[in-house]
Parts: sequence; structure tokens; C-alpha cells
Amino acid sequence: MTTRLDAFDLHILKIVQANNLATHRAIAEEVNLSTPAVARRLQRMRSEGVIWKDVSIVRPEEVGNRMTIIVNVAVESEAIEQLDAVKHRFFRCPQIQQCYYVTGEADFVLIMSVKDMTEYEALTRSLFFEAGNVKHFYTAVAMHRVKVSMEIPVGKDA
Amino acid sequence: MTTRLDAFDLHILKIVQANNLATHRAIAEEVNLSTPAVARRLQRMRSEGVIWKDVSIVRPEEVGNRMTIIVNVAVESEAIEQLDAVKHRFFRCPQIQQCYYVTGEADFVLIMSVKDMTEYEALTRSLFFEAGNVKHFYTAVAMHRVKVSMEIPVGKDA
DNA sequence: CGTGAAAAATGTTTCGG
DNA sequence: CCGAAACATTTTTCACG
Repeated sequence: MTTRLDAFDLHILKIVQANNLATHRAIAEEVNLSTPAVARRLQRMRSEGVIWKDVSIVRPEEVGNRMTIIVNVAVESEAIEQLDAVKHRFFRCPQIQQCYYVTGEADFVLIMSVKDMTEYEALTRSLFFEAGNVKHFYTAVAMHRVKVSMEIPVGKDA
Repeated sequence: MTTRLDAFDLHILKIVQANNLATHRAIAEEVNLSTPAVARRLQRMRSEGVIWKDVSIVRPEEVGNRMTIIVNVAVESEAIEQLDAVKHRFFRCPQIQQCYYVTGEADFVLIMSVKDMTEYEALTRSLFFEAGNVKHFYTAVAMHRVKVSMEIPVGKDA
């Protein structure tokens, strides 16, 4: 929060969070600004890290990665060293899309994208059993991805 | 999976999943193809829905001190009607970024982005208590977002 | 289907307010 | 810091292998 964002910035963010391929002209028209103004603001927000990434999102079904699995993991030791080791292991696994370190009964929540249960089972072995420091884990299979987004509410509903 | 994707397509997907602002020329160079070839493949994958969205991802910290909260929700009735009502309610809530309908003890897993605990508490009231059909819910606060991505493994690790 | 060179559109830079 | 016009890219189109 080192940066101050005005109403124009927030409006632009709202747009590019939904579609970052929108042309500067189209954005400029919607927010009532000139093309270079929009370009400057986008460039600033990208260099300052307000916008931290620009990505395409693909449908899992289309590339053969079919199942989404949500795993709650509890660790044995919460010593910093051990915890960092676990975090790194999770971070480096491509099938783990998201990993949150959380309060409460579980220590980690993982969101994974795997091809099938066979692949998942193999991963549980290498990630949870063999690697150590995992007390127990609870697996939930996603039957329906009701909503999948990275959008952050800005403006009126923020 | 109506479409067949060749090695070039997968390679391109890998790139744009990390950065969809990469120029066609840069992509072409990396995958050893001509610029228009890359353009055609991208256009095809977008029209066919393999690439289903192109978005900017913003840092939550930069748009107001935001917290990520993971909620497990169990419903009373799993009748289709009631379930759809709940899904729609969750889908329409801007603070709910992700919603999965899952097997197991909980019925839904929600990933929420809220400004503070006050906002979260207000949402729990309107989403869980007043709206009905929610048996119980379990709240976990994310202390650290270890990994946050929508990337799907393609190619060698898929 | 992929390639390479033209046209159209987009993004960027330079200025003066 | 914004906006208008010149400038440089990129994207697209098209004829051809």
C-alpha cells in the first residue's frame, strides 16, 4: 500500500482484471481519459507491482487435466525451518495451483489440478508421506467449480 | 477436450499462462514458429475456449489491506433447487473469488478476499445465517498466501 | 498448414499546456 | 499530470510454397 490509487486507477483495474487484452483506447473511452493517460497508469501500476501478473487462464478440461482437488494438510512441526521446507515443496509442485498457510485445525490448504486419481495418489506419496513432517491430510474432490477467479473487488463493493 | 492440441499449442499455452502480454514474435522465437502461426493458434485456442480468459492479477495488499479467508460450508438440503440457490448466491458475491462444490464433510469450499474481519462478519450474516440452508461453516484465515496461480501443468509434467 | 512481406491497428514517445 | 499529434511496434491480412 505504498501507492495511492485514485478512482481512475481503480476503474482501470476493474476492467483489466476482467480482460487485460482490452485496448488502451477502449479503456480510455470507458473511464473518460486519453489513451496515453491509460497507458501511463497501467505502466505505473505494473512497475509498482499493483498489477503483479498478466496471464491467460485455460480450461482444465481442454488440456486433459480434469480434476480439481482441495487438500487440508496438518504438519507435525511448526518450526520455521520445517515449515519453510514444506512451503517450498508445495510451491515447486506444478499440480499445486494454490497453497495457503492458515489458522485453525489444518495448517495448509492446497488447491490442486491433476489428470486423474492415479496422478493424485502418486503425488500424495511424494508430497505427504515420503517427504515427512505431515501429520495428516484430508482430501476433497471438487465436483463442480462454481466460481474460479482472481478478481479483487475494487471501487463501490470494495 | 473436443480439440486436439499439439506440442506447439501446449508450449504456447505454457508461455501465455505465465505472461499473456508476450509478443507473438517473442513466443514465435521460443517455440520455433513464425509470428502469424502463433497468432493463428492463439486465436483458435481463444475462440474454442481452450484459453477461456485473459486477465491482470492484482496484489490484494495494494488495493487496501485485504485478507484471504477460506471457508468450509455444509448445507442442510442437497436438493438441486436449494443447491443451485446457494451456488448462485456464492457466485454473485464479489468477495467470493472461488467456490468449489466438493465431496466429503463440507459441501462447499470458498476462497474469499475481504477488507477486514468486520466485512467478513457482515458477509457471514448475509451469506450463511440469513439466507438459510447452511448447516454450519468453518472459517480459516490465511496467514500466508504461499502460492497463488491458475496455471495448469502442460507438457512434460502434465 | 506454415511462411514471409505488405496494410491496418495498436502502443509509445514527444511535446505544449 | 493531462491530451494531441508524430512515431515506432505489433497484429493482421494475403498470396504463395
